[in-house]
Formats: sequence, C-alpha cells, structure tokens
Amino acid sequence: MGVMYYNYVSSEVKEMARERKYTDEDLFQATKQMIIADGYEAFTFSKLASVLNVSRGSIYKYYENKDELISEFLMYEMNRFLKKFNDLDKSGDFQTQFDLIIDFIFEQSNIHQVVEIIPQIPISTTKRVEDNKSKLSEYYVDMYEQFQGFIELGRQENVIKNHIPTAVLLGMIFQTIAIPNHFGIPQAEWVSSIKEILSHGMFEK
Amino acid sequence: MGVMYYNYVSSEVKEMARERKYTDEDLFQATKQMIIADGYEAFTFSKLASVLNVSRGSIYKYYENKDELISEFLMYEMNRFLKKFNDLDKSGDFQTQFDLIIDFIFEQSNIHQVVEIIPQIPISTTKRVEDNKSKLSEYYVDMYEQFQGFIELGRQENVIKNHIPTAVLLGMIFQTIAIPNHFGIPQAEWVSSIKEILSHGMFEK
DNA sequence: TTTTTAAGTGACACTAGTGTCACTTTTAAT
DNA sequence: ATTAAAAGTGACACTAGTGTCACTTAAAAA
Repeated sequence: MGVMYYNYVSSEVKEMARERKYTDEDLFQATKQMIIADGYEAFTFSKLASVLNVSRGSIYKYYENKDELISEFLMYEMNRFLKKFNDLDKSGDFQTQFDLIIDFIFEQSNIHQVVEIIPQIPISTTKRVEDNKSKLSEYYVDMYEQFQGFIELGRQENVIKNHIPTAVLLGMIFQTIAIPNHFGIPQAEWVSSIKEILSHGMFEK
Repeated sequence: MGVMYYNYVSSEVKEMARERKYTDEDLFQATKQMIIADGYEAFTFSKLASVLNVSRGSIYKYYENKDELISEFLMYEMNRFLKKFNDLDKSGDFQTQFDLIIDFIFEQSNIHQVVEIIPQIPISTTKRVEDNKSKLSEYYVDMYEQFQGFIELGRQENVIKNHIPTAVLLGMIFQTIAIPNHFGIPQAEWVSSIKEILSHGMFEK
C-alpha cells in the first residue's frame, strides 16, 4: 500500500500528526535538478536530504531506497508531461499542430533527460519499483502512439514524405530538442532554425 | 615526463623488467565500454580492474585516480577520431563531402557519448588532469573549426541555406547520430532517411 | 647465475554512502 | 491537559569504493 501523507483524505484518518517540512513537489523538484545536473548514478539520499534541509532518515519514511524514489519521481514527471500534452489543441491542420507540438516539446525540453533515466533503474527487489517500471513503459508507449497519430495526420494531408519511417521522424524531432545551444543563439532564432531544417532541410532547393 | 611503459624506447633504459598483463589499448577499450554503458559516475577502478583481471592496485601505477585515467582516455579517443577525420578525402564538392562526412560520423557514432564526458570531469587537484582538460578543449575547437570549414564550403557552393546559423547546422548533424534506433530499422535505410531529412526535410514540397 | 627494475598484489586505513531504529517533536482530536 | 500518531532526528552497523605501500614476481641485461 502507499504511504499516508499529511494531506491524505480518508474517513479512516482521525489524526493528522505534525506538518511535513517538505512536500512531494519540493522533493521531486530537487530530485529533478540533481538528476538533470549529474545523472542517475550521482544522485544520493545524502545530497537530496541536504538540499531539502532535512535529515536523511526522514526520506526513508517515504521511499525505501533511491530506485523507489526515482521511479516515483519519473511517474510524477511522465504524468505531468502527458497531461499537458493531452491539453494541447488538436483541432488544427497538420502545419498548425506541427508548430504547436515543436514549441511544446522545446518548452518541456528536460523531459528528454528525464525519460533517459528510465532504462538506468536496475532490476529491483521491491515490487513498487517493478510496478512503476512497467507502468512507465506503458506511459512511453502511450506517448509514442500520440505522436504516431500526429505523424499519421501529416501523411494523410500529404505534408510528410511517405517513404521516411515514423521512427526516424519521431527520433529526429525528439533528439533535436536536446541539441546544446553552446553559442547562446537566441531561443526564437534557435527554434525557428530547427523547425526550418526539420521541415525543409539545410539545403537550398 | 610520464610513466615508463614496457615498450618505451630510450637509450637510458637498460632493463625492461616483466611484461605488462594489459596494454593501454586494453585499458582504454574497457574504459570506453564501461563509460558508454553506465556513464562517468558509475566508472570505478574496482570494476575496471575486475574487467581487466588485474588487481586494482596495479592501475594506480599508471594513473593517480579516476579523473586522470578518464582524461587520458579522452585524449586518446579524441586523437584517434581527429586523425581519422583528417584522413578523409577533402577533394570532392560539397555534396560528395556531405555524404562522406555523415557516413563517417555514423561510423564513429560513439564519439558523441565520449565527448559528453569532458565537462563531467570535476576541477582537479592534479596538474596532469588540468593539462589534459585544456588540451581537450583545444581539440574540441579544432574539431569544430574543421566542421565549420565544411559548412563554409556548402555556403560558398550555394548548397546550404545562408540564413541558418552554423551552430544549428553542426548541432543538428551531431545530435542526429545519437538518435536511438529502438525499432531496429536497417542501418542503410536509417542513415539515408536521416540524410534526406537533414538535406531536404520531412515535408513534401 | 645474478642483478636490476618495472609489473603486479593484497592488506590496511580511510571516506562516503546505505538502511535501520529507538527516540524526540509537533500537531489535531478528544 | 492528555493522547495518538505521523514527522523528523541522529547514532549505529554495514558496504563499496579509495589511495597507499611493503612485498612478491618475472624478465632482460650483465
């Protein structure tokens, strides 16, 4: 079963005990920063506890270990991403949606670094971690299918070249958001250049 | 300066002592596998020693610590890559070179994961590491300039769109080689699809 | 055969992180 | 005020890795 949070709503709960020093959001936020900065291996309970200004022991009240915490964090992030994605306006034609989706992916650009963590979680001893891992791969398939539908629309409208496999198209779109902008080109120019290349290539016709 | 290797050639050396159990190439090869598989943080002398079937202590004969070993490994890899790159035929027109270079980068696709390690080496206490880090950034600039020259050629021949910044073009080219081919599309189709998108985009004209 | 010397070993003391748990603190309900 | 119970703490025993060093081994040269 799950942990009983301070804001848990249930007729069973008669007492609330003391207030928490940090919310799940605080914890996931800190986790995200740490994982984006230094990756999965460098993440430790010790560092997390010191960022949150709590004792390391208190985190064990909610998560048995690092893998469990990170798998819960990934669930939270994936959920958040998919919810926002589903809220996008799907009514326009392909060109409109293409713009909307590329802009959205750039906005959510760290989802890339987050998703890359999934395969790094080792085979776990605890059920909660294994459950989360299988749910995460479902989410991944869900996301892939959404994007596949989008590509399908492009093919139907004869905007997208039919001989290029969907996997390549989606791979390109997702990978390009991770290009490091070392030279600090302004975001607007950066995004529009990438849209231009994805749409019509680098070459003059 | 440096360590005296078993195959060191010098009039000073009168005796060779025992043969080494592993060459630098063995060591760098193992290091590469480990870093590509699990990243910088997960790399330990303990694991490396057990892969090489030697005692951990013997590695300290050649490298003071992990940072030093990895910085030496990166020097070796960068050197190897740049040498091969310089050997490419630079005589053809832009289209010919474009094909040659994309194919080459795909062949050397793990250079990407290797180069990404550079900024992860922390500020070091030892001179050898700091020297290597500054040499590595020189190599990086060198590499960047080579590719810049290539883009320049494309612009002169009016093949490449002039309004797209070089940083975006190079970023695109380098990033696309890292797209994971999850669905196992045959290499030839994969590469030609990516070339097609880079050159003329995903859209029908 | 003996000597020299680099290569390699494994034990030692050390550090950073883990997971646990008896204990203290805080709060809401009685 | 008292009490129940979750939140939080810090000390403990443990594990995995680090860096060092006196020692053993092997091979080339004398």
